[in-house]
Amino acid sequence: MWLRPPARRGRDAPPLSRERIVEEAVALLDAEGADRLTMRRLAERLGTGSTTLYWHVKTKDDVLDLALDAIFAEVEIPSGDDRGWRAGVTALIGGWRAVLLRHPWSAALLGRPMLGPNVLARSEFLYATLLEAGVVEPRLTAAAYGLSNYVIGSGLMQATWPAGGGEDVRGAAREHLRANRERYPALAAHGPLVAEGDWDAGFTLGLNWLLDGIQAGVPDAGADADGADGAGTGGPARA
Amino acid sequence: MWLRPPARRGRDAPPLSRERIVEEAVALLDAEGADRLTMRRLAERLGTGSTTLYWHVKTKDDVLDLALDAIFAEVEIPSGDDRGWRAGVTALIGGWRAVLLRHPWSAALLGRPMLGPNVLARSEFLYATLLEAGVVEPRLTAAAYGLSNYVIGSGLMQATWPAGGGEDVRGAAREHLRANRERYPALAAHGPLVAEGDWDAGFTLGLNWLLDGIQAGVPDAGADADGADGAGTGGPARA
DNA sequence: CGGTAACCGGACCAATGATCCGGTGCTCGA
DNA sequence: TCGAGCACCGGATCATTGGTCCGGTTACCG
Repeated sequence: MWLRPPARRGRDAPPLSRERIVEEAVALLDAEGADRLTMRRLAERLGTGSTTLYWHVKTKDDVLDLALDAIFAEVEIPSGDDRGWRAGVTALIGGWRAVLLRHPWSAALLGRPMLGPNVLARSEFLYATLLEAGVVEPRLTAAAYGLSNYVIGSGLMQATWPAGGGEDVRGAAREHLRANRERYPALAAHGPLVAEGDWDAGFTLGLNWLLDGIQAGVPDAGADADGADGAGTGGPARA
Repeated sequence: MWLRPPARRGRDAPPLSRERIVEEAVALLDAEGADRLTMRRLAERLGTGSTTLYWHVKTKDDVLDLALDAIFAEVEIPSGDDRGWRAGVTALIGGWRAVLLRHPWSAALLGRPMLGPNVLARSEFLYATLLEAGVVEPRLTAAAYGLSNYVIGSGLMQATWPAGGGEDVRGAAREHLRANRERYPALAAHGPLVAEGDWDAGFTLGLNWLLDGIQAGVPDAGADADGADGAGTGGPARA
């Protein structure tokens, strides 16, 4: 998708269409979920014929790619000099996560290469911030990937579980676990389904473990940043 | 899927079918990818009519659920007394990741609740091991989720990127980044596409950050386990 | 030996992604 | 002013897919 040249436009300003399609696609996805998005339904919502969409967009996958990238525009990129790299990264990752949870359908689409401008801009910020913080190469990629993987996995997991109607599937699953509690004693007793809520707290905890690890690899930032950057935003998670 | 009772069988041993379907589905998925799996093609490979499949399986989603769970049987559950909890967790997560990479199509299916016996058994081991290590509740869920999220995200990311034909998409993406290198300087210079390979090393690094964080929260294990459990398997990642 | 229940599959249906090809209206140059 | 060209639209249509109907066929049990 992002690798093809944009559909050749006329001579002047585009007559406002691709944007509307994507916008409406996101609305439809938000309202009814991923499997209810069909080109016909989308066209109907736009008050047009389904075939017309194919003039602005090559395939349905394009729509999905565009929609997926579009929602990441909601993630605010922290201004550079906020309160240190750790605060910046925390804010970015937090916003990323919020978007994933606000648009649960996105979880199912994460399995495609994300090369849209919004995603790239946020990745760029992540890399740049880490670089500026003094994270160097063996650890730089690990840090950037670790953080991305962590949010993505987290969003996927959380969007998956309450998904599919929320309480009914969740309840059935809980019941299923309870029924087999001899086979899965630890899960049944402490599993994610019994320990309700606090996904956010758990997420923050794990995020700080990662950040601690990243920070520990930066020699000069290890000592002072621990108080300057970290503590202010919920730094190292020593209990 | 996992919540419904198993399709009522005859009086004695099942005439060997559901297993074969799942087995063949995995083979087909491995060979041709997720989008090439249709009920007709699967039936053809099994030398039967497509309709027959629906006697053994309720919907195609069932096949996917079953296939997804089936591959996790390949993840060996470490024997309890290996070399401490950290080694056990590392081994489990490593195996988990290996499976995700060995069956790249699984990445796209992770967005569905995984309640199959194989997945549950491995989750059970994870919880049990952490419990036994002394991780307690605020941190227990965070640890289990953090680790799971991390592997899943990692598998998703890595399976996504080389996916779709491997080098061609990858090359085009690299080209695309290079073309816009003014907009994404850090990405273009240090991004994942230029810093080739070493996904494994990066993964291990991040995993150890998480493990360090988990370990730091366990008071008694913090001092001695650092040498006993951690060092042996590549413990804390202070550079 | 007859019937009952497990199992199979051809014909069929509705929905979907995508294309063909004939329109329509706006703009720009002469 | 006008007509030609091009961006844009959409009805009809195709192939494919997931899934069902319903009539067969086998094999085991009484």
